Amino acid sequence: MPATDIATERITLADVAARAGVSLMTVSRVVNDRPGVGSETRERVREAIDALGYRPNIVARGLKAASSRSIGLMVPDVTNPYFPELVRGAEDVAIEHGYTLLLTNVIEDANRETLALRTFEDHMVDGVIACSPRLDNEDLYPLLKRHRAVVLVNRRTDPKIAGSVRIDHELGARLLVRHLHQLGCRTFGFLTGPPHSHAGRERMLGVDRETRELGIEFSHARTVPCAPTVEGGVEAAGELFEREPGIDALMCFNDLVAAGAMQALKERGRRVPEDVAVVGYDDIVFARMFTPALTTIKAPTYELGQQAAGMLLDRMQGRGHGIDIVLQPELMVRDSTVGFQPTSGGKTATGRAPRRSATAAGGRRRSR
Amino acid sequence: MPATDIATERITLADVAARAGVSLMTVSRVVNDRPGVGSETRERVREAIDALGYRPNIVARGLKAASSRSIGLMVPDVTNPYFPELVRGAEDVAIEHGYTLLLTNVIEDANRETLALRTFEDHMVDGVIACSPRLDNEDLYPLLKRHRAVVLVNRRTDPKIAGSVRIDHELGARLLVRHLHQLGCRTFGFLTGPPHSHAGRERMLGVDRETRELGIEFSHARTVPCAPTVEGGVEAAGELFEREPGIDALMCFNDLVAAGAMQALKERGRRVPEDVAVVGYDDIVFARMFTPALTTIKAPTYELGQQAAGMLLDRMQGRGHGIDIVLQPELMVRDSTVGFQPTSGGKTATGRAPRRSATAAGGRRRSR
DNA sequence: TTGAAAGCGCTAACAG
DNA sequence: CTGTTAGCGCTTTCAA
Repeated sequence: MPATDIATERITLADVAARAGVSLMTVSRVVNDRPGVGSETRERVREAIDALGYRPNIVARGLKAASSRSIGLMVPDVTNPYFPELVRGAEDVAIEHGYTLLLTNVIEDANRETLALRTFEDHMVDGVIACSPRLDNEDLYPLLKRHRAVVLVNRRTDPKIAGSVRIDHELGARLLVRHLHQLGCRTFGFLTGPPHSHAGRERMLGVDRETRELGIEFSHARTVPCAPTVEGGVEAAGELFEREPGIDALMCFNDLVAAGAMQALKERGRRVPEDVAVVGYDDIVFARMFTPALTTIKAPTYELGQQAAGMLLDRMQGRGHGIDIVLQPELMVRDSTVGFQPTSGGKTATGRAPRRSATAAGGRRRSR
Repeated sequence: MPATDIATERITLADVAARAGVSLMTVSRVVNDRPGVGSETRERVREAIDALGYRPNIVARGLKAASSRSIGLMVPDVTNPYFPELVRGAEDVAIEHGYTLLLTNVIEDANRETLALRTFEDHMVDGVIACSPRLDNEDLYPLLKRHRAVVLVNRRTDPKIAGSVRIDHELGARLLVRHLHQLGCRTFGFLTGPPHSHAGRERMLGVDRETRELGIEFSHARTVPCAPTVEGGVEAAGELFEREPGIDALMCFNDLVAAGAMQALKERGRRVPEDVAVVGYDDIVFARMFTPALTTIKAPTYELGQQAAGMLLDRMQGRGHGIDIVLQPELMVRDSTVGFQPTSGGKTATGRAPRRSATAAGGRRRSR
């Protein structure tokens, strides 16, 4: 028993009803703005509510209505600046509609993902936004099916199971490859991120296709998976350059990995961008403050969060099924690539690329 | 009505009881690991639970037990890398003890803080961790008193109302002043952050006292409040240097502000650290990647989160009252200060400071 | 337009 | 050791 004064007793519907001299139901109707109450009674009840400072107990309501006015948001790692941006977007929409966000960090771990989805269930959330889940479909689907509404971020899926909101990562990867190729880079390396990342696979697809189309030889031997963190970048880049010193263009899973990679390259005496052009992905706020400033792909992350929450609210009401929102990424050219000096090898070494220009405009597209 | 298959009906205690051929209470006892059930019956119930995949409904339990097995965590802005670190610490402890985190972002806004605290109440959280709240005591206390247990981060308070876990920000500020003074800086400027920030006030205290003790003249005219963001830093630094061009040491509310300030200084042609030494606060992961790498104060943020959650769990059980945890900060010396070139003015210009060394060791202290 | 009764899923407090 | 009863605060259903 706390030494503190006990918090003021909870005011219940009954208290308000007693004070207003009406029944529970009348109060309930007023609270929920439902018809069937005379305007005079309604007024009297309103006064009682104000006087007592009544607030509905969401838990009790949830028990009956099987709803808790909350939505679960699962993100891999709030510590990566990419996700907080998304959280803000989702939260702003959720709060606006009277919902509370239950946020869970799953630290890129499948077990934590399972736990989180279960916990959401226990708390009777009305819907779930799952951000880049790492679980396999077989494990993920049964978990998702237990929820009334689900939206997946950056992962395509059966629209029966969940809606999806994503960035066109294949395009993002293509933009980067194209840019590096224009600069005269010919030997591409790629730190691909966590092996189970959907986004990572899509980017790999983009790299594969775009290099093929441009006639660049691209070998998966110059590919290393890594943790999506600065440390992951340091390690993976070290390993890759040990094995494949000839790489002159290094693509990274995200900006954190790129930061680590640039650190590792510096330690090895490789200059960025003169010897090796490095690109990241996400355009976190700090990318432009790195040394050199990082060329990367800017994804409309805040909007991604908003769209996800909006779609979830729709699905919670049984609307918006089968809609798949795809947001377009944008290339941000900065100093980690523009000073690249092509060596003899380059067939069509251009060297002069436009600085600080973006190619693909933002925007969105709806499919299906 | 969703087109999806309806999620599997919820399995309740009654289902398990029926299957095991016992009463509700027996199942409840087994679920909660309570004594008073024969080992054979217990086994039978366990099997039924597994077979049916029963999970307790926390909402229903909460209604009776007035608890929802969740704790509310209110942070000003997840977008500032400082807070996610803290969130991780708190979350890890909470999850370990079977609690879920309800996270809310209050975007440095008093209204959102009020809303968040109320929402926590509506959801019957078992306790609240409030991170650097901006609300005044008169507004904050009544809100807090409605919660069973509260821990404030970075804000001292009446232990009857809430526990407190904080960094010794006065010491942090003193370490910075001392360091800058040793380098030969003599004219200090300070971007103080949001006016209502408790942490900001403590740091100001540290600056005031340390400068006085060192015999440096420090005027509040060289002080500007600012938003705790990169943009805030750009603006405030611009304004300050317009007015006070003689400043040779710029202290900033946090690392984001410092990033903005360095940007603004660069635009004005002032070199960092040669002309102006700049320091931040928090040591976010990216501070070492800035150009130049930022000298700053490293706060044990993850641990701060852990301690806050730990203390809250204690308080929720009526223990640990009156304990106030204070964590010690540490000086991280980097390139944004070490190359400072003192001009004639400095009386005891030293110039040679140890690189990459820290003065105050980490550690913690309990008072009261 | 209003109210009374029943019950959401669970647990505390007693019986047996 | 096990079961019964009552009720958490609210809403749905049906009756007045």
